[in-house]
Amino acid sequence: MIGMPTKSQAAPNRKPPRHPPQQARSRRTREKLIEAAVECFERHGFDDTTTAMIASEAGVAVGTVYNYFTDKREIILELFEATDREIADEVIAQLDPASWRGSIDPRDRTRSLIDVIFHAQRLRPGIQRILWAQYFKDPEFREPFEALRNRIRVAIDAFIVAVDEAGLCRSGLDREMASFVVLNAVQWNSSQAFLNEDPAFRDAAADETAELVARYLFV
Amino acid sequence: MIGMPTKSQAAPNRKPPRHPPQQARSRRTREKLIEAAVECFERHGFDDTTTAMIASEAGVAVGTVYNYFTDKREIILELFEATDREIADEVIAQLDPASWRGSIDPRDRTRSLIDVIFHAQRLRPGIQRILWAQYFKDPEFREPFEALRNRIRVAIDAFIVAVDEAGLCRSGLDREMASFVVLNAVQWNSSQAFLNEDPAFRDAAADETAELVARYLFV
Amino acid sequence: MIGMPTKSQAAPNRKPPRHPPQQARSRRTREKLIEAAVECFERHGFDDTTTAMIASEAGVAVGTVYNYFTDKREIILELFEATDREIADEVIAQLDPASWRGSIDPRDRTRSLIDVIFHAQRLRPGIQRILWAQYFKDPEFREPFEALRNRIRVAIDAFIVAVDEAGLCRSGLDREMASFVVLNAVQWNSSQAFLNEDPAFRDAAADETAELVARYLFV
Amino acid sequence: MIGMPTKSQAAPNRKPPRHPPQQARSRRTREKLIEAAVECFERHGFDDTTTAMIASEAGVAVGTVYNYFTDKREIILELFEATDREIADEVIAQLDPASWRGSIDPRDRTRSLIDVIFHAQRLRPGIQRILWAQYFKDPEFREPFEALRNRIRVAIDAFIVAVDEAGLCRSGLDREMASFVVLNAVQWNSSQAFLNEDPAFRDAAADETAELVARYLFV
DNA sequence: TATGAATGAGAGTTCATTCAT
DNA sequence: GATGAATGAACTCTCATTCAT
Repeated sequence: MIGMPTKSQAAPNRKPPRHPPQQARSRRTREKLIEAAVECFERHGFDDTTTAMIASEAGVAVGTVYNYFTDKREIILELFEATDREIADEVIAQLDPASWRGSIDPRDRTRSLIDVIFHAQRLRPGIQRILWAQYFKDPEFREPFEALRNRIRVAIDAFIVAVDEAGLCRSGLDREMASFVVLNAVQWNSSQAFLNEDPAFRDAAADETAELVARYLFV
Repeated sequence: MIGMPTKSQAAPNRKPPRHPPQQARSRRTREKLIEAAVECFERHGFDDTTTAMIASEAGVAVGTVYNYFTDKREIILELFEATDREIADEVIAQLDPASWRGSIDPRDRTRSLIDVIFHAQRLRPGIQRILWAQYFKDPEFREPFEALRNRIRVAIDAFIVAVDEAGLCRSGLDREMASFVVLNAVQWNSSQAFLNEDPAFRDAAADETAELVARYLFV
Repeated sequence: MIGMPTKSQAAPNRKPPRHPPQQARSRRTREKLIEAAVECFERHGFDDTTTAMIASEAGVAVGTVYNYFTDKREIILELFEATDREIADEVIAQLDPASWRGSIDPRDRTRSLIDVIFHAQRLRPGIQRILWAQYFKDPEFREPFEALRNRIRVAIDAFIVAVDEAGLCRSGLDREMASFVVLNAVQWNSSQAFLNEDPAFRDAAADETAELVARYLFV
Repeated sequence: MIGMPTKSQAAPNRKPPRHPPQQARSRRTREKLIEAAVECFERHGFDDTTTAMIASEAGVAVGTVYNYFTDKREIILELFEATDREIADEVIAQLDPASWRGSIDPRDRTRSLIDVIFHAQRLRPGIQRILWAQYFKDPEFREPFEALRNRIRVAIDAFIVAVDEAGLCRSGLDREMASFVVLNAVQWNSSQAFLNEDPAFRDAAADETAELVARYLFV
């Protein structure tokens, strides 16, 4: 049994388990295809990327693409899900009160939240643009996008509740809307900040966004 | 400016405005085409709208579309310019300190700003989506878009300067970033609020956004 | 008004009047396409004829094919309808008792029936094979085929009734089934006879088929 | 024929029947594949059945299909041969004068002929259609098909000869064409009768077809 | 100017077949 | 023998754009 340590942790079981990746080669090809797709999308955008490009970039035949994905759109959906599950997990972990050791200063936590959301943008910035374009264009894309937003919003809400219970919220805060407003402010500031290449600008934007949120939430 | 007779002779191919009624019909056709395009874009999105659809919706032949626009993209560019000039003018007018009569209370002004940006969303919400999608997708589209954003940002900045000079800003405000952060917060909150059909929700979102901005800017 | 004699007899008005053939060029192109399709189908069969082949044979671009037909199948359907309306009209005219002048000898009439059905096969024999193949393969094709068969069957039935009323039928004839049985015997004998290239064979087959039917129907 | 020991050494690559059980499994797989193919062809037709479907229906991998058949067409050829050998054997056995015991009444024999051909239709009616379609479409398919038809025709001819020698044929019968005409009449009447689900209709059609043939052949 | 038939490059997608394991 | 991932030629169909009328 020595040498099969990864096996038991496998089986993530995506919706239709299209390919129970029995074979290592298969798994490898799928990864190559995703990587190739990312590369192509970043270079040409979604619409101007052809399946032939992706195949050639991955070093396989066109038909192979269709052994792994039903169509081009499924690739970008998968890409979105992979990218954003990662983001959401990180964000939500940061916001979880259970994870707060030592420092309970909500300003620190807020700063962490902003950092983690801003930080998430740094992953494949080219892809973020593609994903936003798709969000605005493709109604079917909107749904998983909103689902992600909602997960984050709920986490923000829980965070605010925790802060409030610690008596640190300003009085008169409309908790119902607060998470909505904060989420939007952070989401769009981070997106726009990362359309600017300058790291200093990005940092300054993160600082100010933190300030914006903190002044809104706390005493 | 009096009498420019030679000019029209110098450019012989420049439609001599011989028949104003024809010009009027021409303008009318152009408008019909734009309206038809809006209709189609809202229904099917930009990419899935064919020039044939637009022509048919406008009640003209395909060829006619190309008598008025060099290509499909020009239509949406024109659309963007029309839509957003409208928005920008309104927003900027509201923010101009010169327009403030009586009430100089910056909280009122902030609320006006938020209102006017939220209000802009109600214009052809389907088209806003299309424009955003185009913004993220088409590099050539980015430029005029950024230009617009920048006009608004500059106006916000001027507004903050005016407020600051009146001694009403909180100390330590990074004026450089403030307009960026505020613009983003307001822009995205209004966009997202208008994906919700409920007017009460939209109002509440506007209120909270105003609160967010006011707490950030003022003492 | 001189020189437009055909116009008033036009407008056959097919189901969706896809192309009210306003322009002569348009009508001409459509004809070219049909002819080209026949040519290609005869040479390569239906499935192995590509739309590109048809276009090239017709001397037009691929896209043009799709200006006139929604897809390849519509071409063969149209072809079937054109071919077989022609056949049916001829057959039914022959069988109509109202058309009998002078000779009322049912044997002559039967012979006419067989002749006209056999004769119909001589139109584009290559196409007949294609149509039969399609009949067996494509359920949607079966329907118009059966409709044609039924028109002929009804005509045969009327013919038998007329013969019967003239007291020329043999006694004990099951008129219910007779038209079915006769139709099948004639249809398949003519089809199979025309898979043989030899005209003499075809004639002999026609003779014997007439004999078969006459002995079955008459005293 | 005694002792051919060297032969098996001479053809070393010819699977030495070492393991009868494996051969049995092999035969079983082949049968599974044929059955699966029949199933698929009936459901989707020949062209729309993919080798992948057949493999999956048979519960084997695609590659396995190619271990048993050189290509897709070979499957249907084999199917044709199996189906129609069955039919032909039955038909020909019935028509063989040597099999006539007792009753030599040709009307009974005719009825047997019709019955046996009609009866053959009940075998996999879906497949019959597929085979006919292939017959009209694929020239290579035509040959074995014609061969079968010819075997039956020859048998019918022999039957007529026997009847004639017994002095029971009507005078003036063109024996050359008679078998052709009778074969077609029976073949197509049975095919069409079986497109109707009603057993009573089928029986009536068989009766009338028998009448048709009997009146044609006999005094 | 308006028309709408014609264009044709090029996209997405399929699937019979191969072959390394 | 069995497997199933990989192949890639080939097909259908689309649609922005042109241009003769």
